[in-house]
Amino acid sequence: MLTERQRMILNAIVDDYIRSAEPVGSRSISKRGDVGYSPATIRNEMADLEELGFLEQPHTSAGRIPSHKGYRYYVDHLVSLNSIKPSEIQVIKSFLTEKLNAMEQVIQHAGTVLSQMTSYTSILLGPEVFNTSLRHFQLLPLNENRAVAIIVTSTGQVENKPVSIPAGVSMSDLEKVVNILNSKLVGVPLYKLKSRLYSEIAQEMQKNVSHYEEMLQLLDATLDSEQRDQKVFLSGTTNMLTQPEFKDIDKVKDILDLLEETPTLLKMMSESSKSSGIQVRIGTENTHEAIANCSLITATYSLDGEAVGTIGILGPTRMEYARVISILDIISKNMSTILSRFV
Amino acid sequence: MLTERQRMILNAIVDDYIRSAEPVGSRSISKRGDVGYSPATIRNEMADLEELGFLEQPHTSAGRIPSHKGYRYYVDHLVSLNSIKPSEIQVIKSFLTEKLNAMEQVIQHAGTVLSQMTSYTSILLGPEVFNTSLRHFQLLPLNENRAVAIIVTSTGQVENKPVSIPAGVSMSDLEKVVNILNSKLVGVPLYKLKSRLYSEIAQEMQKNVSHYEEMLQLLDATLDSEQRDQKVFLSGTTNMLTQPEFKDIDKVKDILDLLEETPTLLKMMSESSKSSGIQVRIGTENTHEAIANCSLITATYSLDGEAVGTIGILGPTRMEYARVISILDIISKNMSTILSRFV
DNA sequence: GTTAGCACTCAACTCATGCGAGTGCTAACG
DNA sequence: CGTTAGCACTCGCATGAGTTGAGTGCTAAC
Repeated sequence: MLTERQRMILNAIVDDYIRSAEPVGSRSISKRGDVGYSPATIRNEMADLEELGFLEQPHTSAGRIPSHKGYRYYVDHLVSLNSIKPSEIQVIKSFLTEKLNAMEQVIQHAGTVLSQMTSYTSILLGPEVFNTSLRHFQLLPLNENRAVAIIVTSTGQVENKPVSIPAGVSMSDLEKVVNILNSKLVGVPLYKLKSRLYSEIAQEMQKNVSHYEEMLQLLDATLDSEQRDQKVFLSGTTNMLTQPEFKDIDKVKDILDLLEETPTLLKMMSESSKSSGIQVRIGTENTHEAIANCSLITATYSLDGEAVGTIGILGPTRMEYARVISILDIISKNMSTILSRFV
Repeated sequence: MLTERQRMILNAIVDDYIRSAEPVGSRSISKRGDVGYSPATIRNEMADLEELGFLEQPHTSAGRIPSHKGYRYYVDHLVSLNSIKPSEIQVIKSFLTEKLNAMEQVIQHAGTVLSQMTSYTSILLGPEVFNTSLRHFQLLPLNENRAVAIIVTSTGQVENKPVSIPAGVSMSDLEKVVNILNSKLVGVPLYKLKSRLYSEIAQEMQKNVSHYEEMLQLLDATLDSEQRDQKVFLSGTTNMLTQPEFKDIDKVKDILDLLEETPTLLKMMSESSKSSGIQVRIGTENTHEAIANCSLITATYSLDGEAVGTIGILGPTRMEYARVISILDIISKNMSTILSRFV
């Protein structure tokens, strides 16, 4: 519904504002080579664009800045993604191809690369449990009352959880249980563990193990995949402090506080992970007030062709969308490739 | 070397400044009940204290603020530690007595309590390896090339490390090695593992295991206690942003950047862990420039009577020393008590 | 030794002023 | 009719002068 000229001008304004963080005036647009009109003409168009809701004016006699709607249009229709140099792609690849031999290492490393290349904050979610299965289970007694339950997944992740041993349970009971679980549950996807516990293991345990009830309860708690915490990796949080729009310490504090709340982050990130591909949530499209002036761009990485984790970049709404989207795309694809080695 | 009256006045100034963060004038000191002198007298003493280096003046016609030397004297001679209410002690105890069944949980929890009660940033170091011994060792192959090495310590900590399996090594080789290690090394302190590997295990392996050389190399890397990273737990980093002296975003960025550098933190914290008891490092006594306006107060917690870890509070030099020292003392002692359950 | 009094200092606040970047509108131009 | 030059107008911001007030240092008196 915008004319070609309006699109050109909107594009120029967004580009300029992303670079300078200052309201953009008609003169400076006119002086750019790519729009061959006088300031007056551009002023007319800018007035129209403001009326349509794509631009805002901080005050009369200041230039225009893009509104959220303006950014949205820019991202959806105008942004050109070829802005990233081949040499930079090479850098990313070389950083991620380094020999990294655990999933967590890969993810953490990807986060560092992301935040360093963009100068924004990166938020990465570890892989979800859907595609990983049990590789090994172990219950190691530490003393009479306490033990560590260890779960090793097919991707080489090790999770451990301290548990209390119910009174009266003997070492040999524990051993029996561990053997039963390993013989029956290895190879089972993690999220199915708990239901299998009841459908297959319970009977067997009832036959062979004393204190059946208590042990079952213990295992139930141990295998609970809800509690199995999806890890959140942050990198470059202090980059927020360098953005001119966050020179106000109170705003930045709200953002940093939000970043420390793992559950909130998890929710925020997984909201956007449902549909695949790259997602851009601009300003108030994010539900949290603290980041009303931020944009969150997310992508997913996959394992075996299925999206299992989310990586994202948080920055000001005035964000280098083209660059960030490109980098996010490259990194997510590279991660998928590298992680496939671990299956 | 200070007269009693000078000490009184210095004490009053430091107390006032800690509360208000504003330079303290002679009049306000005089009006406090505890110093029965007129502003003029106090001004004279203040001039002397400044000459002696205990006070500073931001500019003529402003009040005085304590110098680093002034804080130092305050901490060493003046601070009264009974400032903490019994009810608060009860709060701490109840928070730390909650059933926590892993060392890491205890430490993390203690950090949260510390930062919340003080409104500063807490930095806690996990226990050093000296006092913990091997509980169990395991090598779990994931596929032909890769495996996870799992080390469980006597305190219930689980560490894991991905390793590559040398070409040609068979599953049964791995099993043999694991058995040898478990039979010979369980109960050995972690820091001795590596030397024992060569003194006791090497021979045995040479007899029974093929690909002896490669396996030894693999184990050497796995058991390396240097690489075993001592974990750093941070809590309340954003509390820094609420301090009026750090309203300047650049200063605070340097501090937050420092807090993200785990190795630097480790070094910083362990410097002070050598001598036991509570240590206060004021301003430039800290070697890092970023925290030249901060004070770091540290204490150690112990296991079996021996200091194994450090807990600390980082805040502005204008810190509530009395309160922080008291709280740190209580929490470190409580941690020692609780952690003793895990040995 | 202590204190009242007073002149002095200096950051911080307020207010008027001018500047300049930028706009909106109108009229003229091709 | 779309485009543009010209001009009056707006308003944030920087500058500088004037004022205030908290606080000092010094001197002289108690």
